[in-house]
Amino acid sequence: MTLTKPARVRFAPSPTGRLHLGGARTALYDYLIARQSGGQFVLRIEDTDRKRFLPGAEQEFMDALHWLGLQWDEGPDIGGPYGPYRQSERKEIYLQYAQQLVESGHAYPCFCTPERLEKLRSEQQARKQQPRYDGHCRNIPPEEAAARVAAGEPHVIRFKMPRDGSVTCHDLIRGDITYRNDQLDDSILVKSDGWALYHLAAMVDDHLMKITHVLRGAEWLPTFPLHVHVYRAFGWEQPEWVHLSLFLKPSGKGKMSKRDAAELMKDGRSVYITDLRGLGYIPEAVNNWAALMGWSYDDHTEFFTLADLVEKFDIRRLNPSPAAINFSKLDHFNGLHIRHLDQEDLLRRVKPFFEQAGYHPDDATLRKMMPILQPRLKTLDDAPVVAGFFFREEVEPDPQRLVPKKVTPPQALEAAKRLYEVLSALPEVTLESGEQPVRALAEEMGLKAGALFGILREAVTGQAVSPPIFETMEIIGKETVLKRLQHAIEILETMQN
RNA sequence: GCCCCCAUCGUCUAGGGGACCAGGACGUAGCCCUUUCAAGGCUAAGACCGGAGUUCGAAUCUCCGUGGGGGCACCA
Repeated sequence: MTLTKPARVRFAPSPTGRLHLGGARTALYDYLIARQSGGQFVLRIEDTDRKRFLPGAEQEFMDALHWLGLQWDEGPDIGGPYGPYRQSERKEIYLQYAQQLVESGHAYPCFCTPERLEKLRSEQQARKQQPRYDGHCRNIPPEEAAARVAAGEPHVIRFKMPRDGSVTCHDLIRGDITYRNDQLDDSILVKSDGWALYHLAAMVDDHLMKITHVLRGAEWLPTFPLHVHVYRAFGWEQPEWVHLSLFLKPSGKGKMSKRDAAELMKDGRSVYITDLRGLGYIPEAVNNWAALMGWSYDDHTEFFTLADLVEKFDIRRLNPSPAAINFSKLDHFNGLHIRHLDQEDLLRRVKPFFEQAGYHPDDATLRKMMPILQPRLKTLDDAPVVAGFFFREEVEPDPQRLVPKKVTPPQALEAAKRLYEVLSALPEVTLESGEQPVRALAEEMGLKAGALFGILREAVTGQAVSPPIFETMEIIGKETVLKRLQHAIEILETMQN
């Protein structure tokens, strides 16, 4: 716990895509700060760009956040004292504040056409200059500009950036950053269609919603001075600005593109939260993993539950340098958190993955499987591949593997038959009742125990690797074990000819 | 081209002048355990980008390079 005053933080996604790792980590930190300080976590939808709006995206974001366990206190679905929480429902508010800026001389209407701007930009680029607005409409007398606006002439509202001096902006993890004003642009605040841009809308909302800490990606650093200028123009007190380090692709070369993201999916990995869920990752692991990219607690503690994070997260320990995404570490955390799950909990989570793979698991069997399954799972969707044979009607042993190295087919057949005899003589097959007789059999036949276990494993599971075979047989039951062994014997018999 | 950020093992990081011949984790390799596979335990290899300063002393502070990254929209 590092914050003593209640913090109001907001996660403000744009419904143009899906929640990805970077956003999830920002939301996580937001959540942690709000919870540990007894403040509020606000969800705000930044949907002022009507062209890029994606139907369903808002719901997708909320689903993903819910899955991660990051419940918000105020948002479009539940309302709150500072609503509405959808920017598309706040259009008039932004216009009103834009007008205020025009009247105070901090902004001005610009009548330049997109065509002129495009031409200007390409000329500047040709001259290897920094592309920016040339101030064409900056000095139109206010009365004249107002008249043109009143006459309905198409226009945007631009911020009137000071031409000299500099701004020093304070970032919580980087300290002061100074920008020269003459390097800054007269950015557009309101588009010609009347919709405010981020530079205005987000500042107005953060102020109106009494946000105390703005956490956002480091890609906002270049426009940081603009935002500080906007705050100053309004005479508002600034929030604490926190620019989170960027996530780089696993190679460390650049940030993730849509294309890279699609490419990742081929390896069973993804930066999209709802994909991670489908891939068998659990939210505990995703949160733990994401929390540690850009933040650390000390020099050795790495396992954290959400509750641990609420308690231990310290905004002052954020790291400014970019981090390459490391999926093998996610696998590690996933295994770790799966092993920490209560067995009933694991059962509930793993069941859908069996069903999805086409099995019809019953809870009683599942429950018996948990102890042997739990330490073997990296992801939940590993479950049907390592343990699907529990629910298969029949298992198809591989004839080659039924005959281990240094064992002849006739020996293997003999072994299978004797195994059948030994096991059928048992009241039931368990580790306690079965292991010694089987080992004795191996010795009697002059086979290595491992070879005999191998034959048994292949016959019963149809796999070369499986959970320990006696525990497995105990769960499957003597009857099924014998049936499968009989099937293996038949396969071995046909091999003899 | 311009502006901004960053810089410790392959990766995520601890380190905020002497406690560092730099600690942890993932991954990799080996060993132990072992009926296979995991899990678990142990061990190993592996880093302070370079150069100047400041200082008795620098991974830690300053500057300059270099490298990497981000941004330069009527997107967010």
